[in-house]
Amino acid sequence: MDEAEFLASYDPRAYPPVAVTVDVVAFTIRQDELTVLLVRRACPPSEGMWALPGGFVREWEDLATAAARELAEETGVATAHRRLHLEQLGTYGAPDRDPRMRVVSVAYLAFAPHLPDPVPGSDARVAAWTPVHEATDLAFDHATILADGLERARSKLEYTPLATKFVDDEFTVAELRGVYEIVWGEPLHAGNFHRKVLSVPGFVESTGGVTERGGARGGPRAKLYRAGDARLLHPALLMPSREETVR
Amino acid sequence: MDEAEFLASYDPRAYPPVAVTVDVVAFTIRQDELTVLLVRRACPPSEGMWALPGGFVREWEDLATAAARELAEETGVATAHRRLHLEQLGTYGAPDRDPRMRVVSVAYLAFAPHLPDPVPGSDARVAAWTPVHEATDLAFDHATILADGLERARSKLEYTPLATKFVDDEFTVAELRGVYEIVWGEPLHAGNFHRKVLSVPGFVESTGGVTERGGARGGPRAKLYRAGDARLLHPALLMPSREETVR
DNA sequence: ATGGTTCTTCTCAAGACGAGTAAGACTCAG
DNA sequence: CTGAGTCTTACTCGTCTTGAGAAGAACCAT
Repeated sequence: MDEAEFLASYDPRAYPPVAVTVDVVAFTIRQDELTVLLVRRACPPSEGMWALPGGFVREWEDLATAAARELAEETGVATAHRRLHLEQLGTYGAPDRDPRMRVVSVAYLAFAPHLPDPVPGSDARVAAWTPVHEATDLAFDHATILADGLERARSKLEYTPLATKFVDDEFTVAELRGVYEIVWGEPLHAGNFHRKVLSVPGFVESTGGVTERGGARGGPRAKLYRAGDARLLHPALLMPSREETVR
Repeated sequence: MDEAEFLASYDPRAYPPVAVTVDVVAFTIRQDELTVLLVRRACPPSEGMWALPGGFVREWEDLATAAARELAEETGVATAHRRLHLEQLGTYGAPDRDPRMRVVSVAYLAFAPHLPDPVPGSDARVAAWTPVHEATDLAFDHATILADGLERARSKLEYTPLATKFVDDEFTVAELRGVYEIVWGEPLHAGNFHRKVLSVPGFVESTGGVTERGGARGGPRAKLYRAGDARLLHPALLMPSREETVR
């Protein structure tokens, strides 16, 4: 290491400028479809293309705070939304991912039950919940980020109680099964799912109540449950198609 | 959003300076202990404290490349080391994590079998492999990063063939079991481990050969295996103590 | 040779899983 | 009001996975 490098590592300001942004992959379930929040870019580059909501991290701001703020700006969801789950997904920093300059983007993953329609952008951007399978041709490397987020979500359903973040405070086993079926994209055996969910310690706990009415197309009233205190599911609920993904 | 903010988001250069660094949590097994590479800081802040190796990302450099470079600078390991595994761990960007300025650090996790002793720093830093349980009082938030890295490593052993990255090209089931025992910190049932490893499709494949000699303290020659082509272990090998961590 | 150690394969009981069946509760169309 | 269809919940059954233990054979050190 020569003198210049030593000084540079001593004083960060000597290094070339890098911008740090957050991008949010926000999932919610609407009309039995997994949807992701997208915004239409109002300015170059990639003007007019759909992209993940995101923006620059402010000087005093924690990364997770910045992600929550960006989400709130698009959806109007209070940053302290009761059932909002927010976790870091990964960081994307290929040197050429933004043509303007070096931009390193920290991606966050957000889940919540029926988030509201996006508020008409006070920042002049159009935002919309889009079914994930229709979310193609995104700006920058956002398609990659979305794919990584989807894969993360799928996996986390297997061994964490994440699915309870997609439903209301009180829910039925069938509603929970619906979340798994929608995110995994395949039907599940109702009886076996029921048995497993109730057998995993701490996944759900009974409220004692039942639904007001039966299902929309018939069937008895279902028992109601709350999320339990488990942070990991043991044994896990594995995707039926897991074996095909192994290699 | 007012005019100033709009312009700022249009031109990243208008935002306050942020430095982007990479930090590397490099694990290797030496003398039956899980060890992590640490460097002693030669300059303020935290001068004299142990820290994870790391440094600033260069202008043209990909994040993973930067992590590999930092690791190579400390260990002399060629960036294309045959069995080196490198993956992104997470990004740490609390506004006050570095007293000098806003520093966002992308942490990487590295695994490899018996990496060499650190080369005496051409950059005047002292580096050493340190048993993880002795790695306390680290600079900045590096203790948190190390803890996250350890947890990630433990989990990945469960459902990926990561353990094969800690052993040589050809290895015995007992050597593989040693990796699990050292990283998980608990003894495993030899017979059951053997059965499971061989029953997971694509985890290991036989070379047909056996070891030259029996174990150092007796025992027959062991059969040799290579890493298979599985990317996920199905069924997974779960930590015996997993049930206690569930809540 | 002898004893202790280790690899490898079995056995056995307990538990988890996938697939199927069934009783009963309920909604909706007619 | 009635019957058909739907859905929740529970149960069975054969198969696979798991944890614990045991045993045989190969090998080292003394």
